[in-house]
Amino acid sequence: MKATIYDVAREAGVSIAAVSQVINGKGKISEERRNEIFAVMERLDYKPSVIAAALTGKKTYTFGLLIPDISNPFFAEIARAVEDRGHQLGYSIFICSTDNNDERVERYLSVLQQKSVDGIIVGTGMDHRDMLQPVLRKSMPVVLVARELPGLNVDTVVIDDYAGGYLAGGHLAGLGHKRIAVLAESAKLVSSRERIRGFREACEEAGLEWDESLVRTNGADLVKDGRRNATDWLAGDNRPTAIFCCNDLLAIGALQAAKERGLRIPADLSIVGFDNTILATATDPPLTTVAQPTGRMGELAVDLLLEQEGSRRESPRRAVLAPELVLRESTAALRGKAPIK
Amino acid sequence: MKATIYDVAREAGVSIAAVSQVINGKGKISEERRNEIFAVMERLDYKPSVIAAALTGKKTYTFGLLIPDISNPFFAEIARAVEDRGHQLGYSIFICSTDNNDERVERYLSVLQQKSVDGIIVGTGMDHRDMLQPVLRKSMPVVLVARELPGLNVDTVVIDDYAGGYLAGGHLAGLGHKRIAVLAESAKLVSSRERIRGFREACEEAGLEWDESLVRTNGADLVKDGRRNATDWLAGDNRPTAIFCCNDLLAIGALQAAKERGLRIPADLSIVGFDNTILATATDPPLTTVAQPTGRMGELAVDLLLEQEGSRRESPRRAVLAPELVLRESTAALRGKAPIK
DNA sequence: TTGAAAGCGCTACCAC
DNA sequence: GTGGTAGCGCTTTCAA
Repeated sequence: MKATIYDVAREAGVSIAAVSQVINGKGKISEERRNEIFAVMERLDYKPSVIAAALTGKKTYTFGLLIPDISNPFFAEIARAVEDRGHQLGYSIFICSTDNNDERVERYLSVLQQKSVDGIIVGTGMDHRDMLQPVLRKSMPVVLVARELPGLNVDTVVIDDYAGGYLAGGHLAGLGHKRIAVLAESAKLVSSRERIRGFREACEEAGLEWDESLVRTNGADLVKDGRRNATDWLAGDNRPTAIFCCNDLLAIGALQAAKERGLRIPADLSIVGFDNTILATATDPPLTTVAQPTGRMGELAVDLLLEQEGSRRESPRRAVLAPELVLRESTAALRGKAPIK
Repeated sequence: MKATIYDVAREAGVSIAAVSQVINGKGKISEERRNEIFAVMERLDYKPSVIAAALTGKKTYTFGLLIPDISNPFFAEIARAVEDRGHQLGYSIFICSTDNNDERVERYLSVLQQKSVDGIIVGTGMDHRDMLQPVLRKSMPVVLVARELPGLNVDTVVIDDYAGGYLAGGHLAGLGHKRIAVLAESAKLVSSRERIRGFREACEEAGLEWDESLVRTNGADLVKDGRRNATDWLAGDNRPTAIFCCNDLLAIGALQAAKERGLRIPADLSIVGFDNTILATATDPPLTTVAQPTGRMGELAVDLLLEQEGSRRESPRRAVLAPELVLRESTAALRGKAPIK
């Protein structure tokens, strides 16, 4: 069976207190005894129980990552970044895919508390404000990543979605496009709204007229919905010459719709995605897309979480990272016209 | 602060033993008292500590998932399946991306033991046999998923890789292809070897000659390596007319190489992938690929793990699932020739 | 039916 | 330097 601290103490002929001190590098133990104890630990393949340590007031070195779906490439990347930073610092991550389902969110939140995690990183967000409130009250560290929940007093790390949309809009308008459609996720997400707002701003600055009928939100199956909506647009006679998609999944849908209608990308239709997931490199042509710095986001989220330990922060911190336009091959100047500048 | 069982007992005017019984639905407590206690728990937002319970010999309801990389779509899907089945049964999952790096494997294995997980699902595999041995000896439940470690006495759930390769080979040969190249992962993986073996068998049965120079293994950056190797082949004068890729990432590389050379898919070159990840639907054309039933695999892995609890199994179980060829648009009959049958 | 009390493995404080 | 010991929150006999 598993060796305990008692086994080690007995084998080494010392008290468990001595062993504990050695484990934690505290107190004063003679070099000799210390080495002896280490040797015994090694021999018994002894691993100190984090469980037992946690019970005495220490941390569990564990936290939970609440996201919509780990099999969504964007969140998988966030997860990887969180995991890596956590691992560096000695923490383990519980993965919690919620499907944005209230019941699952509730259950996971409850489980994470029962398991005494040291904090929770939340990348899922719609109307979960109320569910988060109780855990916040227990002064459990929480940080939001890639999603915002306005009105909640929590540390947050996001990108500047407005700027991301603006980047996309500037790019497309700069290429001479006039009729540009927008495929967004749920309108409930502030990130979606911000991206559209930035996009619109850039278009209007370029003198384009804003056509609300060219903006559509999409449901659960992003690629399918995106495809359907794009098909609608492309079938009309005054079809858009470019589509801005608020994430890469939607862009894939748009790509499929275009191909189905025999439209060439980017000659006949330009498409811009968002997130720069691995999918953007798999499409043909490779997708021009707005990148989120997932690595940095995950890292920051962990760091902010850990900073909260002990001292509850007075006012929450908000880290806003810059998005970046990644030019690939799904966008081009409007046929015949040279791009501006 | 967090409420404990003592708080509940005090509030309800009973002993902690009574509260404990209510929590676990054991013992005999009068209906009345029970409801009263439930009410207090609710009011205090009390969550029983899994940590403390675990210390008294109960389980932690937690297990670890060791995979190469959670941001690899295939493993993200496995993870999702494992998570879902676990969640159903009340378990939480630690995600552990190892990058197939010995040091990381070692550390994660150690951490998982310190955190007293109830079991470990291993989807990472190369030469980790020796590292697994000690944890097996401590009678920690372990099951392998999607990877095999021959010689290890462990439950395993895999697909029939040989059959998967055979499926791909039969498909391509049936389409009339004669010169078919193979892009594989590391030759150390038995899954790679098996896929190739099955593929070869199918080709030979179709009367094709096997050309070892048309088989290449690839390193860490699968899409880049795949692209490079494919480029090599496609540049030659006796270029292959089809490529079988042992996973979708490699297929993307091949797709890129083909496009770079101006080859049309599938008219000039047929490509078959493996895994049927979301990537296969994002490519253009969509990728014909051999699907692994990730949902079922994850589920089975969890179930086998849980079956191991308590009674150590005499002889390990091996679940072999059937792969399935998913026909999409990246394959076609050799130019001019009608497909056989 | 209910409660008192003995641990589970470990930490931390206090004596020696 | 070193060891004894009181908990941490909970489960589980065993008596009452």
